Amino acid sequence: MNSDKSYEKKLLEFEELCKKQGLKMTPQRMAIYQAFISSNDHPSAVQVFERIKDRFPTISLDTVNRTLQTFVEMGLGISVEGSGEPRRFDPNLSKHHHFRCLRCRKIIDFYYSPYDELTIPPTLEDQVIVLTKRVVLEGLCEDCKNSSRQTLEDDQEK
Amino acid sequence: MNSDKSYEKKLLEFEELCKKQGLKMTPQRMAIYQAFISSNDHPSAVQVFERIKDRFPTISLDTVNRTLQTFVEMGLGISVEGSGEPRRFDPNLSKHHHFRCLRCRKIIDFYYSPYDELTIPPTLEDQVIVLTKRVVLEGLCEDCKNSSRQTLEDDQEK
DNA sequence: ATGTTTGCAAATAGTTTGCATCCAG
DNA sequence: CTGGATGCAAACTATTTGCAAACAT
Repeated sequence: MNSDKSYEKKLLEFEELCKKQGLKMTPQRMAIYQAFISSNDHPSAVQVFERIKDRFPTISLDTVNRTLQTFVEMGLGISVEGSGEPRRFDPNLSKHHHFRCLRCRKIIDFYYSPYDELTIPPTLEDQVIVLTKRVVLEGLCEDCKNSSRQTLEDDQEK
Repeated sequence: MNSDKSYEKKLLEFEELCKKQGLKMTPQRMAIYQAFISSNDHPSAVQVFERIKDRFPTISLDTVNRTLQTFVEMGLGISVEGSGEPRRFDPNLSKHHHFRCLRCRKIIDFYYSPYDELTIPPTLEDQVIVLTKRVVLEGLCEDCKNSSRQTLEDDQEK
């Protein structure tokens, strides 16, 4: 999709998007964005911070944290595992998959045989050892979808 | 599979398994196991702790934490999202999936169109709103599988 | 008896919040 | 100028570690 946009073009689009969303363009924000899109290792806030602070010694980890969150809200990145949330455990040992509510964090088990029969991509299978595979669906659970119709950020009713 | 074993039978099997693995049967361990297998909400250690401490006021959260980890190692439960690990971010906006190394925590992006076309289970689709779907493969990455052939726990070489 | 397990305390780590200052628009 | 952004400090949460006491075997 847009993964092969040139670096320069991405920076320009970033500036535009900030403007469009009423967000200010600060040197910190730009530095974080540059470090972020140059990462292919799914960095944590701390890792982004480490990469920036040589060039930008005054930057604080908070700013990096807040800015990365802002990027996710802007649609410039996604949040992947780990989630930053407490570890949770599941005593269900049978083959199953999870739906996770993005608002209330509830996890719903479900069973769906088509998901059990997923093949491992051949190119990956040559490189690594796959021990577990599961499908994770995320969204709004029954309660949360009924308790509000707004988007996740637009959460003033609850 | 074994999800419909009776409660009593599970407790007996638990005692056997502990014995077989040389683990002692303590009241705490049994109480935690009971609370654990009675949970269908993918509890965190704190949640299990809350459920136990009425009946078992002297139990400590550490014990719950350690014991749940032991259960995962024994194969009596799995660790699900959240992972307890720091939040990580991904600037890759194109459709892709993740392989995650259980040892070094590295996440590898991969592209595999069969995974992109997964259908949502109809029963689930009636209940919830699905916003994202992804396949998570976990195992050992190229480096880690080469650096040792033992199981994950049996890690003395590295 | 002996070695694991537990409970406590402290250390560590990540994240969030409040607030005064700063700066982009 | 003004509101959003930043940096710092503190609060908070989750987790881990060290160690002495307790207990299962």
